[in-house]
Amino acid sequence: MLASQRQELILALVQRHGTVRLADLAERMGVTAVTVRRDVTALADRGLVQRVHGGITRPHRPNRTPTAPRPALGGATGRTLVGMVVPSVEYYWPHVVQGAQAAVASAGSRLVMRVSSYDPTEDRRQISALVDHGVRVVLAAPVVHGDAGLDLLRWLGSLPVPVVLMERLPPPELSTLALDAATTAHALGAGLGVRHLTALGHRAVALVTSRTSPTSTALRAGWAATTAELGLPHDTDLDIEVPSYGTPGWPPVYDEVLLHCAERGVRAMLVHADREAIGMVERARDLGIDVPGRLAVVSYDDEVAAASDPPLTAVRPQKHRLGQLAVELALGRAAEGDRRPVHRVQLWPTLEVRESCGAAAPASEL
Amino acid sequence: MLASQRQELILALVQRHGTVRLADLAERMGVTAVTVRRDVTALADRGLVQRVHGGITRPHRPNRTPTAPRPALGGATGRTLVGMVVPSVEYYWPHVVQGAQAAVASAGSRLVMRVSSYDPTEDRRQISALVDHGVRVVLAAPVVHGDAGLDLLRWLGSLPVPVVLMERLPPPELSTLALDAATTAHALGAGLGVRHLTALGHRAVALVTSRTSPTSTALRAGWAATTAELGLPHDTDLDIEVPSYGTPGWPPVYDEVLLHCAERGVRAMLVHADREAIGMVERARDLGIDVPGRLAVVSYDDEVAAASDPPLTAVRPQKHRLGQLAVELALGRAAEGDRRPVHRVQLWPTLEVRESCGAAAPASEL
DNA sequence: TCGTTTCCGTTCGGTTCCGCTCGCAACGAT
DNA sequence: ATCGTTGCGAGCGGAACCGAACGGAAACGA
Repeated sequence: MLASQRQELILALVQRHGTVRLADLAERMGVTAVTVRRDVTALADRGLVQRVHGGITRPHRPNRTPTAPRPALGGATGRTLVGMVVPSVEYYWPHVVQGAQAAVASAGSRLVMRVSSYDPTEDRRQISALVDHGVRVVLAAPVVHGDAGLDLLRWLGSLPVPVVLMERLPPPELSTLALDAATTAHALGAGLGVRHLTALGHRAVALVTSRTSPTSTALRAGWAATTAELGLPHDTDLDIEVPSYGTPGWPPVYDEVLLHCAERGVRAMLVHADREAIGMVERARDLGIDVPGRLAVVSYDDEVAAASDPPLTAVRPQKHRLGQLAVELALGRAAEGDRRPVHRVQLWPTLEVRESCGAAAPASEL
Repeated sequence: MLASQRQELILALVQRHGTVRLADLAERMGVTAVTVRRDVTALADRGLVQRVHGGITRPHRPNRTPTAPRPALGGATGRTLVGMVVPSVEYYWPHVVQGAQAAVASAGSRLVMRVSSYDPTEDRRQISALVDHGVRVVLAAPVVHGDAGLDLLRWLGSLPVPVVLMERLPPPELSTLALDAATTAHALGAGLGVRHLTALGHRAVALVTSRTSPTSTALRAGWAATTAELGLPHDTDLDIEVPSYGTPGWPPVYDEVLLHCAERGVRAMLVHADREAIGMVERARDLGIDVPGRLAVVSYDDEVAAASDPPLTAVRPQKHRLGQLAVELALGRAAEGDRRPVHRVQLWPTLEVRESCGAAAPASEL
């Protein structure tokens, strides 16, 4: 008996009886329970059945309210403890946390933050700890790729408290997972940088990334799309990966990138993360390449870009707002429960024009 | 008997009789009182029933304040005149307008609505009229396709007042046009309908559309994607276009569709717009095709679907909320200006299960 | 022929569910 | 006031259930 046959049969049975026990299915089909569970997981992922303890039911039953709408306590919504799990507090996320903190505070409540580390197991551990700790809603930026990511997302969808994703979306395999999400349009942000440089006359823009994060992937996609649209070269040797600023042996690698670009006549680059952009400018100065005179640099991040010399033009993801927004989504969900439709919000980054591209006169900012 | 089944039954009984004794439940379901108590506790925690000594009752109604009136943004939003241009007031848009109206009113302001007619020239005329009239923000659902649409969008982007798009997004050629937008995930909604029918055992789902609107296009895409994912047939003769209900000569066309599906063994369809779905059911009855017995119908729209006979299961775009949301986006933009990043919000439709698919058998569970 | 992938079963540790039992509180009758 | 009845909550132990990890078998391609 093939897997697809079994699943077909399971569908037929659950449709017919409304609810089926896994043990019965296992016996009837002559396979073990774990196999049935696997089949059921596959069906549940596609939204065709709904799992319950010990069996399955048809989806979209009236009973489909795992997330609690606020009970009798009525007006006393003031004390909604908000949990938050971010993958790092060294990069990117601090501003998101601050935004969330501000929003939670202004709602008269309290935020409990935990740090994971781009690890699905750790994500899960921290989130369960928060739930045990009594938080009423969870903001999370978990790992979503790979099998472990899928499992984690499934688990998030089955938690008794609402979950809001930050800077993450379920992959296509789980496209119907009903979680709210707040994301930044990173790909579009890369496009902003490329367009800005193009508008300044550059006919080629290199992309330099240093981290293998979801953000870098999005930036690559945006860079490729925009360069293609604008008719700029986008061969693979303009999509450059470098070690992080400060890792052993970084300067010669950066130098090589600079020389490579100079050879190719590329005088503009978009660099992911401020530190790497600053490192690039630093090496350029040592090599006698004037910024912005002979090389225009746009940083993607804008945490410390303004403090560089020269101040770096940067694409700025709206991290603070993203945190705020995530809290608003979460509190809205907590207040309304499943009556509220799924919200997916995307924020655009902004372009902060400074001096590293020769676009703004230094005094133009008054 | 599974726990979830018991809880569902308890809900049904308390709904039906208003009040139930725990001892009766225990006896009826063949479990001990302590188990019933635990089930009841779970339901009460979710606010679905209310405990009383010796039994349970329906939850208190007076606690009917789910939609928390949102405190006005910033502060000085008091007198912001909001302009709104919708392409029609006969179909779809009235609910959006009502939602916007409610939101504007609760912000202590006033809404000025105009109707265009899927015509870019008219769109522009109405919007300029509103701007001249002194509105501070504009909500619009303009034509966005074709050269005229592009021009119109460019013009909207250059207006001195903020513009929020409703159910529209700039096409890829203008993907960087910095307008806020609130849209419905129609493609996903079509997927919800298809998945529901598939979960009920149907191995083929036809799509019937009647309007050449952006919505129909999205539905087609969602239908194609979901059928492909689920391994259902998605040849072009299951993607059917019909004239609107009531246009001259509609009945024979609908009949033909019904016969075609019957021949192909297709016994489930997703129909765009309630009126057409109702027309389809009407013709099916005349042809002796029982709904839901021999044909399952899901409507996409849910304006009057509940009033049909039998009541139609429908996918429900959250129009009212979309209107609210558009106003919130607009007021936020008006209050903050360009400091505010572009917001792109997507709302998911919900699935309202009724009787036209044979899924809901409310009384069958006794 | 040798990986590689896919599918399925086994094992194991942890969780959930459920009934039993006990002590406490509320009510009503004597 | 006392006692029996009924309902309720808490704790305990057994059973069922679940997920994760490991390993074997078959299918597939080079």
